[in-house]
Amino acid sequence: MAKYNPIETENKWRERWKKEQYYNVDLNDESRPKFYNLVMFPYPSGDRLHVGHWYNFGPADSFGRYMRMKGYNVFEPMGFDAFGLPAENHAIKTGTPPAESTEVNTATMVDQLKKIGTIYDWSRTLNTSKPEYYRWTQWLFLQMYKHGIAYKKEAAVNWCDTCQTVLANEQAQDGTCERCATEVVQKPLKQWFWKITDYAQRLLDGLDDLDWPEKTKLMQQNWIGRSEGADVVFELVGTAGKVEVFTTRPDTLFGATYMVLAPEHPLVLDIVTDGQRKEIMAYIKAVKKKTEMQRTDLEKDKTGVFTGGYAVNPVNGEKIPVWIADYVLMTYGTGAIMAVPAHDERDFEFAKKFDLPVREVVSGGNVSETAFAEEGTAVNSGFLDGFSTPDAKKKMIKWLGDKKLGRGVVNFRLRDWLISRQRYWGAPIPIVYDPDGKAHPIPDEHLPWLLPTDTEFKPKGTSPLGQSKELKARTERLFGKGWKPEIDTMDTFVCSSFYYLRYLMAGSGSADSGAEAFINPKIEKKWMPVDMYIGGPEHACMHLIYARFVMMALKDFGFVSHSEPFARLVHQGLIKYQGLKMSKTKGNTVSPDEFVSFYGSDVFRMYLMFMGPFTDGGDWNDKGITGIARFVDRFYGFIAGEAGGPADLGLLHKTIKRVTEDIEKMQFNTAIAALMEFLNGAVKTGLSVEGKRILVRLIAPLAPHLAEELWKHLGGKKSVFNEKWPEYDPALTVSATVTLAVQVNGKLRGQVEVATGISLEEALKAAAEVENVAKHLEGKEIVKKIYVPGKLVSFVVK
RNA sequence: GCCGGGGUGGCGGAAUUGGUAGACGCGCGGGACUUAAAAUCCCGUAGUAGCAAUACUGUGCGGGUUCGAUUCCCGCCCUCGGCACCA
Repeated sequence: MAKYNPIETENKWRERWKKEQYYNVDLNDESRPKFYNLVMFPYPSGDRLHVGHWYNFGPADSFGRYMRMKGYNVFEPMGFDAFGLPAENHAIKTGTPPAESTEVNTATMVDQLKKIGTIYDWSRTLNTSKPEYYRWTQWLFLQMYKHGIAYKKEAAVNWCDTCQTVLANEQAQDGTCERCATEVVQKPLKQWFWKITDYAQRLLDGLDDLDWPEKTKLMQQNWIGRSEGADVVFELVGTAGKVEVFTTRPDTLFGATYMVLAPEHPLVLDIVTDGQRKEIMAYIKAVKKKTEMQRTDLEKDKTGVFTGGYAVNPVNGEKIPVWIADYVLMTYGTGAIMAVPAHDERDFEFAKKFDLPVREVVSGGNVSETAFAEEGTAVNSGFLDGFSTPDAKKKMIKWLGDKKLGRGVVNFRLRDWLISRQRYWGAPIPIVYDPDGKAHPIPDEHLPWLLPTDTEFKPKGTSPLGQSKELKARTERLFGKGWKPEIDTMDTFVCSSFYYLRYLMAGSGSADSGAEAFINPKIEKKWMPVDMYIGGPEHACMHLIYARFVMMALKDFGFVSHSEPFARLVHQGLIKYQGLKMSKTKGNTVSPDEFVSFYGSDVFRMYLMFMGPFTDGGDWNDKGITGIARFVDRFYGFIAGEAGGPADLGLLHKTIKRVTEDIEKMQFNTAIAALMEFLNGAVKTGLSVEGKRILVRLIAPLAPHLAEELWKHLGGKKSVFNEKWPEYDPALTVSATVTLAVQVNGKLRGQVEVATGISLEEALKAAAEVENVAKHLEGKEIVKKIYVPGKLVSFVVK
């Protein structure tokens, strides 16, 4: 029997694919429907490609190859999300400029990626850290600025006083600096934001039509966090000030017995009395050290301080005390709440702790014991008494509106996108400041606004770009004496929010090469949205919302024709090692290289697919890889061996059906199992050449090199990926007989084989005649008979 | 803590508009081939009892609905992802 040599064979086919530019795509091809098959681009870290990358890219490519055989013009690009923190940290440690290390890392990664044997169109690759890419990141910023979406406001950053630098959340875990263990404080800085909140409702509505996992849609819905309620104005006693609060329960306004402001609320300093000032200031200082998660922990003891000031409840004129507490956040609602301890759990707990009054205004619970947050009937509420909660809400909102004391509003949990980063390795924000400090956009003609290279990477109290003499000189030369450059760079999520559009313009020499325009409208209209987008579930709420927002904004600005970037989304599962996420810092990455050079990339790819459902991931181990290696050997030996034998068309067509449906659902594990089952049978009976030609096409997306070799062996002149995917005949997938299970009182008592279309009476009769069933029916009264066609018969007896 | 997943043999997993739990593979046990080993091939493999037919138990734990629950409902436990500056 012929022996398969995977290494030699795979190299041969990869060479040929490359030489014949087999996977370079003509975006203007009108002969076939398009299919944009996209996988989230990787960050080029210093690690070599690990098993997790393969787990992601292999199956994604198999899907692309399948769609190609289904007759689509498949565009499958690959690029690099190259700006970011790790390269900068590496630079601080070693002094190597990020541009250099990134160059080396991407080159290594490209080499390794090519070994997977994918259909990537390398003529259209991109790298977000290159000026020819980030000029469009900057262009996007300018568009956002021009349309009033980019604005500047103060926001807190993690600050380490010892290192004189801003820290990422990751570097500031447990409230201390990762490098020097200094306590991290929140420091306010003026930073750029994008008004994603303008799109909150559209981001919510757009989810309906997307073929995305339901759990991802749910997470986005919760992240956007729409809630209906009212803003209510409270007058402050003894000052001219007013406080606006947001509440989802305006019907409980009569039960508001105190008010709580976020410690950062600007009015706190106005209303604090001299007697309380010291305590308030100490509390504000302490809160600066807490993370939002610590502040909103429902289990922790509530803390807070009385300001000494009072507000007036607009609905009954009552004077209520104003407190501050860290569980009220400045970033949600108005940064102030009316507290209704009888009907909100957090307020209840707070009131109990600080001995504040609890007044029931919705009946249905027992508010002396616990808060009653559900709906009920209004009581102790003047004109609301007797109304149900929904009606009471409406009535109160009407009342507030009439008196100009409030209004019904929709509030979102979603916050505007902070895009400023006090970092070196990112796209510079294309803004300059005149001598008065006023911001001006940098005109398009000066893009790309280059990232300077004359900086230290070690932080010195400001953003690294602040050290660049060249940047300062450049700014003054172009704009005038005394003008200053913006020295913050952009969040890397900005770079990744539009890259799917730039792949359509990347590449050199082609008509649509991307130097002149952001996007070619004709190409965009044809190729967007991305048909299949594959990436990790960890991106459910950030990248995947940012990209949708940017696409919607670009549509509003008139640059694109679609408002959603990704029509279908699938998350691959996470591959762990020894129970942990693979990462270089943990030292638990597993390299695919030794497996690939021993078994070949087809075996490795198939093994990863066979491990379990693509969406599950799992803990890496190599125990089962020999099973796939054996299967590949058997498959090769069988196809390359003698043909002949009776063709069981039923089995063959059932297999085509199973493999097709499983690949459509990205369930590669069961597709492979179906092929194994078929092979196990076929080696015993033999198979015609026609049958073999079908089998080779079925395995082609899963083991591309093997399939090419066998296709050639069977007389194929061109690549197997030019062949049509096999169709099955539904009539042939139906068997003449089925096995029915027979139950008595819900317990399995036997089986019977019957003709497929058998009637109810015949099925019951056949079932009752089964020996062991008859035994269990004997002497009993049958009270119920159930027949599920094709599945089972069930008798209920007394 | 909050939001969203997951938990099935020794192991990876299969089967859900409620209908035969354990497909396929690994491992393990036995056999064939071989001087021998490797490779390959064949048979067996959830647990308990039994020669067997068969019976009982069994899908994280405790309840419930149903003729029938891995699947639906209620309450727990464990675990993973995200929580807005890792990407």
